[in-house]
Amino acid sequence: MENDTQTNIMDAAQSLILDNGFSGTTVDAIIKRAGVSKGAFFHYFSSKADLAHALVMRYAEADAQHLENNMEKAEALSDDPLQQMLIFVKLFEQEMNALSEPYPGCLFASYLYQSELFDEQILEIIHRWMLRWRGRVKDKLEEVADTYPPDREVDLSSLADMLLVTFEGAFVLSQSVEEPETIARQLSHYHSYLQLLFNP
Amino acid sequence: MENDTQTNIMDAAQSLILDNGFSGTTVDAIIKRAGVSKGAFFHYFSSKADLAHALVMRYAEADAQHLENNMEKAEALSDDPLQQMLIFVKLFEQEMNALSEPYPGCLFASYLYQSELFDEQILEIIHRWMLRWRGRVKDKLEEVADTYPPDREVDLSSLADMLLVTFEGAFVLSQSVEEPETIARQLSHYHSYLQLLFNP
DNA sequence: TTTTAAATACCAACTGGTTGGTATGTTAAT
DNA sequence: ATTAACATACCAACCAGTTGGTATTTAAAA
Repeated sequence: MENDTQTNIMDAAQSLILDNGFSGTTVDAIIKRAGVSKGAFFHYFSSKADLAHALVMRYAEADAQHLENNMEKAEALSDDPLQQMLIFVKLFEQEMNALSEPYPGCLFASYLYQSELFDEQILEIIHRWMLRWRGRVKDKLEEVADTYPPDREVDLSSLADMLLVTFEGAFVLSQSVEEPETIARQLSHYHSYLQLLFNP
Repeated sequence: MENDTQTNIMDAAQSLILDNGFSGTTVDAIIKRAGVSKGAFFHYFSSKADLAHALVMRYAEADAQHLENNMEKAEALSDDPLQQMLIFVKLFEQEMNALSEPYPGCLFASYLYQSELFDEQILEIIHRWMLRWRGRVKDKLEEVADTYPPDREVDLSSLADMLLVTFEGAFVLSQSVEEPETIARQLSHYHSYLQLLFNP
């Protein structure tokens, strides 16, 4: 165990922020959920904003890892770019299908809905995270388009964005419609769209 | 002018809430932006929560009207269900292309990112709003599927949801990527997907 | 190996500014 | 003269952050 208490505080804070937003989450609520004192909180974080910063860093790192893992998994399972891309999407689809209530949300989206409250540094991290997604997916889509030139013209940047859009939009929807398959079904439409675009 | 001050307060509150979230928006900030006194605020709204309720009602009503307008416009321009549906999407696409910074957001989404803070009544209104979208779009998609039976099996409920998902996801993305066409481009992909699904 | 000094990891009472909300007006129309 | 439409001064609860402490671990000196 490296630093149990700190991680404990961050976990408690993240789940509260996903439910109530950043400014809807008080430090008192965080320490209560984490079962630590106020002294402990301000021992590890110099301010509430500092916590926000630490959370965004951790989330970005974990997500980048996740993205890379799934891409490598997909590339190991096929040599064909289109198949790789389709498997890549299917992996997320399966993950989303596997999890149960409560439905997940995106920490970054919950930050962006309070964007005025955060400094440029945090917004910059979120921005780079988006560009990383777009870049990684777009690279793969370019391979696909080279191998299977589509009939109609396709803007690969926005097609890459569409995967993130699908996630974020489905997260919002799943907050209100109580159907566990919601997110996976939306990913499945993205999957179908890619097939229709690039298949003969 | 029916009730200038009240509308003024609601407009100020809505734009602040879209930027900072509900709990990130103080009553003092609202009355400052609206240029009214605290007495005026609590004359028209019994509490901050009451304001939230009024906002959600107004937003739901305006959006329902908007949805109906675009559907009727589309139905007036063609007799073919697929064309109607494609025009319907194109109308939103044009609207999104027409507007300039700052990019819009969805009041309901900003509420859902603070969902724990709101009572069941407000959440219920948001839920009904989603079901209305799904219902209205799904009805049209059923006409389309009857006229042009698709090759593959298509789940029309989630395909209807996909339009809302596209909006909500694109709103999130547009908060961080500074490209005005982002939202319209995503809608354009939905447009293409429908064409590919239902065209011979 | 024991003693000692210093840093770390907490705790819980407290503080001062902020917040949603109220009390007590004033003004103008009906 | 009553009511609607505000304005201003104020309050109590709440909030992020501070203070002054203690227990425990680490490190180095004796």
